[in-house]
Formats: sequence, C-alpha cells, structure tokens
Amino acid sequence: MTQPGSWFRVAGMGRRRAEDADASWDEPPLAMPGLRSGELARRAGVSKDTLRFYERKGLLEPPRRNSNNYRLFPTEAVERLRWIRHALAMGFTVEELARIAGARSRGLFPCREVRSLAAAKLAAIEQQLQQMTSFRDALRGLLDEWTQRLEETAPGQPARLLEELAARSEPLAKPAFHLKR
Amino acid sequence: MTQPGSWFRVAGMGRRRAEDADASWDEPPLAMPGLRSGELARRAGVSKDTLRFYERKGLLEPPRRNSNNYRLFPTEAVERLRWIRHALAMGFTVEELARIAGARSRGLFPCREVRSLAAAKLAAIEQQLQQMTSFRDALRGLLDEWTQRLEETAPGQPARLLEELAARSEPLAKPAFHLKR
DNA sequence: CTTGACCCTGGACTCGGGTCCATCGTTTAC
DNA sequence: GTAAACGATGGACCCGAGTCCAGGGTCAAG
Repeated sequence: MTQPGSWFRVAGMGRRRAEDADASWDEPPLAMPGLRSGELARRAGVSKDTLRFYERKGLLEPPRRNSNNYRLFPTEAVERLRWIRHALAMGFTVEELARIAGARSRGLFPCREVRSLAAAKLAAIEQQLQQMTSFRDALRGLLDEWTQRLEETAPGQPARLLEELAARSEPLAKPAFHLKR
Repeated sequence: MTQPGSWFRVAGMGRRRAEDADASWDEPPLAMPGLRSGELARRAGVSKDTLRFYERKGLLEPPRRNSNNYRLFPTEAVERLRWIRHALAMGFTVEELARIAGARSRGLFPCREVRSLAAAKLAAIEQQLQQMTSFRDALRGLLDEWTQRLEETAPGQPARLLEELAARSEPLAKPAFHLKR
C-alpha cells in the first residue's frame, strides 16, 4: 500500500485519468478506488450536477470521499443510475425513488411498496396511453383531412382547421401529460 | 341606446348576474354585453387567473371592457377556450398556440403553419406512445414476475425488484414525457 | 354604512427535474 | 510560477402552466 503509484493509492491520482481507459481497462482486483464524479457522470450519461442533485435528494447515497474530499462512487453506481433513469422514464418521481432508496438503506426491502407504487404507475401510464392514443387518432384524422382541404383551398384562405380540434377527441380530462421541451 | 336599463347598457349590471341564466337565457338580439371573466371561467371550466394568463400570453386576445373596466368576452370565447384546452391536451404549448393566434389576428390564416405544427406534434406523440408502450410492457411483465416472486419469498426478504427495471425496456432516450402531478 | 359578490392589477410563488454560477481547493505538466 | 483539468460548495436560476396574494374598485341589498 505504500509503493508509490500503486493502483489503489487513490488520492491524488492526477493525470492518470480513469477516463482514458474507456473500453479496455485493467480493472484493479479489489478495493478499487471507485469512480470520481466526472467519470461516473460520463459513464452514466448524466451531468455531475445531476449526480449531486440525486445525492441531495437521497436518491443516491453519499459516496465515500478520498483524501481530497472528492467523491468516490462504487462502480455499481453506474447501474444504479441506469435504473434511476429508467424508473424516472417510467414515470416514477425523484421523490418516490428517494422513498424507496431510503427504505432500502434503512435495511428494509421495500419490494411490496415498490410493487404497489409500480402498479399505480402502470395504471397511470395506461390511462395516459389511452388518452394519447385517442389524441393521436384525432390528430391524424385531422391532418389527413387538412391535407385534402388545403389542396382544394386557395393558399392564404381560411380553412378553419384548428377549430376542429375541439370537436374531435374525447370528452377530455385535463391535459394530464406533458411532452418535454 | 339612451333608454335607461336597456339590455345593452352593459356597465353596472350589478345583481342582474349573467351567471343566473344558465341554460335558458333570452339572448339579446345583438351587441350583447358579453361574459365577464368569472362567468366565462365558469362556463369554460378554467380559472379566472387562467383567463388572464392566456390573455397575457396572447392566446386570447384582449376583450373589450365595460365602464368598470371589467372584461367582457364575446360568447365565442367559450368555444375558443375549448379548443385551447384541447390543443394543450394534444401537446401543443401555450407558446405555439399564441403564435398561431397571433398570426391569425394579424389577418393571416396560418393553416399551413398549424398543419406542420400539428404534424410535428403527431410525430412527437407517436414517439411518446412507442416509448410509453414499451415502458408499460416492461412494467407489466415485471409486475407479473414480482407477484409470483413475492409469493415465493418470505416477507421482508429482498427480491431485488427494482434492479430489473433497468434491464428491461428499450435502450431508452431521456425521460421525454412527464405525467402530471 | 357595512357586507358580500364580483372585478381589477402586478408580481411572487408553485412544482419537478435539473442546470448554471462564482469561488474555492488540489494535482500535475510545462 | 502558472496554466490546465479535475474536484467541491451553496445558492440562484430555468421552463411550463398556471395559482395565489395583497391592495384596491364598484355595485346592490340589508
């Protein structure tokens, strides 16, 4: 452990730059230093800020630090981020994931909670799917009509297209979902 | 026009309260006073604040005012709000609707813009639908498995359920949509 | 004259999921 | 000795679609 530059002397690794070793990297046998935030961020495809954000929100538990106070994440963190991203994409909120993670880190295995949360999400997603499907159909039909109509209408003339959005598509609950910017 | 209290003397209608005349209301022949914001809000199922908001955003053009400076909306505003709500639900943004409305109120008939906007929306919605569908399938499958697994697992034991979210469901673009609170 | 129902205004706040910023520390390379 | 790259921090800011608020006005009824 005292030999200079040995792979497990973590602190002050400087130019060594774990980042360079993209695909082929001779992983140290054990007690690996771990990933610094930049590296984890790169591997997981999120920003460092996002990592800090997740940590603050209790979604990622606070990693250990090296002697410089740099975060050192275990390599599993990459996986964990992957499921976080998936779960978020599934419609889980950061809040919910934090609750789950919190329960787990207190030694509980919150599978039943997870399951009922997931069941609720499933229901929500299915509802959204229905709404969106009916929107899509309405929109599609409308577009077809419009295309025809525009062919018959002199350019610059009113075709009162948007007015018909209202008529089509179901009774309509409130907006309910939100495409991202 | 000078006779006192004639139906088109709008200002100071006081207790007369257009609101009372829900279904059967002898509509004045022409030049009707119009709807005050509370009434329009009620009829359209949105809040007065929302009306002001839409007005500010250029989505509803500024209505005339009576002598008290109260807004007086034309009855068509109800219809307009209906399509605004529908269009929003379709995934149009307030911004986009404002552009459309702006173009129209400048005398253009923006049907072609509307159409291409709508086409873009359609594409976006279809993409979302695909993502969500794959999410739903993954989630559904997972739930089924979990149900089974939990039956076989002693309560309080780990079943590592969430970890599998990551494995399932497609390569995954970023979250991309957002269920509402 | 007070109460209540309605209306006006601009500006601040909400929520969720981050992003950006200024300012700082630590190594290593030139 | 100084620049380049990396890291840390708290706090401000972003978007979107509204919502809420304080402070003020106008009217009719009791």
